Amino acid sequence: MSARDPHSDPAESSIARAVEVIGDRWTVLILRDAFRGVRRFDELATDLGIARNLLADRLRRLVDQGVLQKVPYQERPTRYEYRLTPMGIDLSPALVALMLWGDKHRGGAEGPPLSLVHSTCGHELDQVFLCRHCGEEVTALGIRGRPGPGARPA
Amino acid sequence: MSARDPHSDPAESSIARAVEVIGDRWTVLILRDAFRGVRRFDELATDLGIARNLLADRLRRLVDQGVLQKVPYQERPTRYEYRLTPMGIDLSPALVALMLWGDKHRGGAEGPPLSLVHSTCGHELDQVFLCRHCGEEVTALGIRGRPGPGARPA
DNA sequence: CCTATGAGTTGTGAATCGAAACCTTGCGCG
DNA sequence: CGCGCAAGGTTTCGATTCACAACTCATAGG
Repeated sequence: MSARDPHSDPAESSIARAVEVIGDRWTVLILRDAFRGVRRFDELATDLGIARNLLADRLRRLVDQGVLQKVPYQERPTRYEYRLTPMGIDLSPALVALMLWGDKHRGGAEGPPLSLVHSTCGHELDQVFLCRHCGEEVTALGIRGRPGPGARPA
Repeated sequence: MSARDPHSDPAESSIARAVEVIGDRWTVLILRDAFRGVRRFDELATDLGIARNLLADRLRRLVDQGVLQKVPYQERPTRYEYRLTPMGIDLSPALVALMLWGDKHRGGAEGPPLSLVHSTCGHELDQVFLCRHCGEEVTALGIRGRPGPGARPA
């Protein structure tokens, strides 16, 4: 189930490692719901329209991977809900990036269904790349990749 | 092939629409390679270790969806390579977010295999949320969602 | 002619998905 | 007690996809 891919030197790409976690249509949607506050099994099942066996499987994996955790929300009978761990919350930039891309390139004419605002002032937020050295924003074309400390031996 | 999901009101989520494009393990890796400059069929096939029929299928979809385009790189015989369209380039924040998450939560002790730098100054870049009104950076916990113009009728 | 290269297509068994039915624990109720 | 219900799964099984290998096609080079 693991160690399936001898190609595409995994050290070369943290994206490959991230994809092992969220490289699945349902997983992304489950996480989206987790951010929206949908956390219970049945809520997720009906909201997503996912088969229950798949939902169980995906939740199990996400818990195993440390992205979600089971938290009891009642006793007798004990029932759990699935909450994002800090590691899960760290996926928010990725989810947001997908949302913004969907807004821009797959959105209707009416505008985005959801907009992200600064909780303290209520104004809209942008997701940007920042060069702290220059103190400026950088667009996609101003980005360059360079080998980091954990780069390939090849 | 389309219109498969009556649940999870698609208007509620551009993430769902984005996932129809990139909600697949291979698709994400193909795009990563496209950003890295790997653009030819055989290069992709051997670099990723993907089955050739799947690669052909994924490339076809990405082209149909306008994320990649076929560009001839030689004649006689005419051969094409797959390049990112502007729409495809707009996926970079999502790919970067995944990479940074992978670096942080799935990385080895040696540090990230790839680091992103500002092409003009060579210093490292951060991906952040910015409130232009307050002029400050906002963390994940300072983000709130609110219904946008295209929100659900429910 | 023979071989090689690049870009796919085809065929086939194995793995995964999806829908629906079933199971379990523990109420609340008559 | 016996019944029905709710939440959270598990089981079953046919339909779909995946993965791997082999094959095709066009053209170039020796």
